[in-house]
Amino acid sequence: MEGGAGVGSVASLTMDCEDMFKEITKKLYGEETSVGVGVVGVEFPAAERDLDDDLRPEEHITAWGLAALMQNGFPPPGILQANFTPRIDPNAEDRWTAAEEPLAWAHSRIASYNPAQRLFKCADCECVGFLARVAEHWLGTHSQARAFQCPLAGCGFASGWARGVRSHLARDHHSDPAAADHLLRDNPALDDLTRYLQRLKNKVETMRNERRPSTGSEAGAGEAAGAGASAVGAGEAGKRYVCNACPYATDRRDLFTRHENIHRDEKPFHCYLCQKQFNRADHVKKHFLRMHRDQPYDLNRIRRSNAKPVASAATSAAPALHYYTKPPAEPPPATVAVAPAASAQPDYRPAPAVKLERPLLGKSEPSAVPALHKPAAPSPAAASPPAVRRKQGERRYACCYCSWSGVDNWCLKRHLNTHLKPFACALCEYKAARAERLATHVHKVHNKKACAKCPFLADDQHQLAHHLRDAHHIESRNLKVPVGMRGTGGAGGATAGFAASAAGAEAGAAAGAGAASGSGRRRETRAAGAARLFGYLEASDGSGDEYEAPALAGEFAPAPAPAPAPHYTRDKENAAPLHHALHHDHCLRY
DNA sequence: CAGCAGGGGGCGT
DNA sequence: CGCCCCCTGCTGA
Repeated sequence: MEGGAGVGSVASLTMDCEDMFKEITKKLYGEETSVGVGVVGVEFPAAERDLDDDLRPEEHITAWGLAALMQNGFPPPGILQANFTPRIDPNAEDRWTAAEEPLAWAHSRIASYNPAQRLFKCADCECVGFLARVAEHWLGTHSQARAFQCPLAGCGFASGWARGVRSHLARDHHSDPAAADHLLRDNPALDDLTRYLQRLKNKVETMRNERRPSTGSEAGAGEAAGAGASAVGAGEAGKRYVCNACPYATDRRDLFTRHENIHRDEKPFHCYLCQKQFNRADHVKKHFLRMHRDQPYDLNRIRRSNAKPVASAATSAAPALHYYTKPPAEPPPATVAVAPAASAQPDYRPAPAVKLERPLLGKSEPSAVPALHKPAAPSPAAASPPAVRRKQGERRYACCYCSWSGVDNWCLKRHLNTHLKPFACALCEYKAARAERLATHVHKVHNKKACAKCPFLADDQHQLAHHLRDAHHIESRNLKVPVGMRGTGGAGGATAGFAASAAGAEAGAAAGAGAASGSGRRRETRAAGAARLFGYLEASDGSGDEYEAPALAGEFAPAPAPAPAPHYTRDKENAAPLHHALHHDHCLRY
């Protein structure tokens, strides 16, 4: 349970979400959760905290954070936001609306929805949160249904919480709790609650949009704008289709459909040689041409025989939460039977050691022909189908400072940093080619903790955590701050000295955002995605790879090498992209 | 520091 | 649907 996320405390978000997704994949196939991570945004009453048990606080966080992630496969809608703090449209009415009719089998309206905050509030208590969390909360706290049952034959254990079953499996059966992973994901009662709340949300949003046909304040709708393909004009910057699970938005339905598939568990395609699974056919081809290029590629063999077809454009319009993939069903009985664990397990078998199969070829095919350095005339490799091998040792991207050349533009960007050293220490003359090295420098030489997102230097981890929370709305699992103190701009006084600095940085970021180019937007979108949610807080330990690149297009773009601006240091090594685009077009491609 | 594979988005057909 | 491009994490030198 979520003692760590209970009233008066806030669980933290510190896990790199890329890792999280990998962890999810692992956990879904049977590993035990071992990483404590919390998901904030919902405050739960003491009743929930009394649920199972003897978990330690960090395990509560796991139970509430990772359990939701692991058991669902993905975080609840809205969680995957760069800025997790719910956005409130100042122009919107701040009103909670409940459904007209109660959910029949539950005899409750479950929750009301606030379109301004894009949050739900439990109908039976004051809990507020995103849809999935409130649905889980209500089912576990206020429903009489013990919707989650132990999957083991003959065991009558049931709980209103999936994590209760997980705990039961581990405690009473000494079984792998991952066997219950499917419970939350495939639970009909929870599905029904979710659909019910989703309908309410859609209705409220639709009504709101009808009243306010062009608000101009649709940014951030990615977390909540309807289900699946929300075509109500609530997209990011007016995009027509907005993902419910991440900030993605697009005007093209086919792109949206394709995007939706990344939030699904199934990977309908596979490499028929190594059995590795993919969610896109073109990825199979790319994989094939990288790994098995000496074998004939057969498009007709890449679709897994037992795979469900990927969502088509025709089906994607139906409201669908990304991790509640079951089709609408009859309202479930109060007690819901659960399927055996095995039935929910994908028939995935880990691919054999792919790398061992790899032909001993040198630098490979022109997998990526970056735009930055496209030659005036396409190279033979670029003009050829990807299957055409480039000559061994062929160089493509050359450094303008040395004789180095690399296989792709990204290598060039990284290499250029070794010359430009764009990560400058604000306290001395030190410059580093990589963010993590600067972080290590700052930590060891100046005994400071550097913020990954702005120039702020904290005296210690706690201060950094305060800063991240107050200035960047990023919660640290090392910082448990009473909710009431949030947003005060200087919790505990620890932040008072640097609030201005952080604010300035944010202002700079905001100013830079307007200049973001297309690629900048893409980077921003990616950065604003799940990974950013979890990735920063351990950064100050000097392990720089935990840093996520800030949306650096405008705000943190390093100055040209001779006079680097106070670039705010801790970008990853990809501080170079825009910089390079602006200043190094003379780096030619062979 | 760099090579590489994988994954995701945009775009053209 | 396929291609191109970008980005990230992993890994080894």
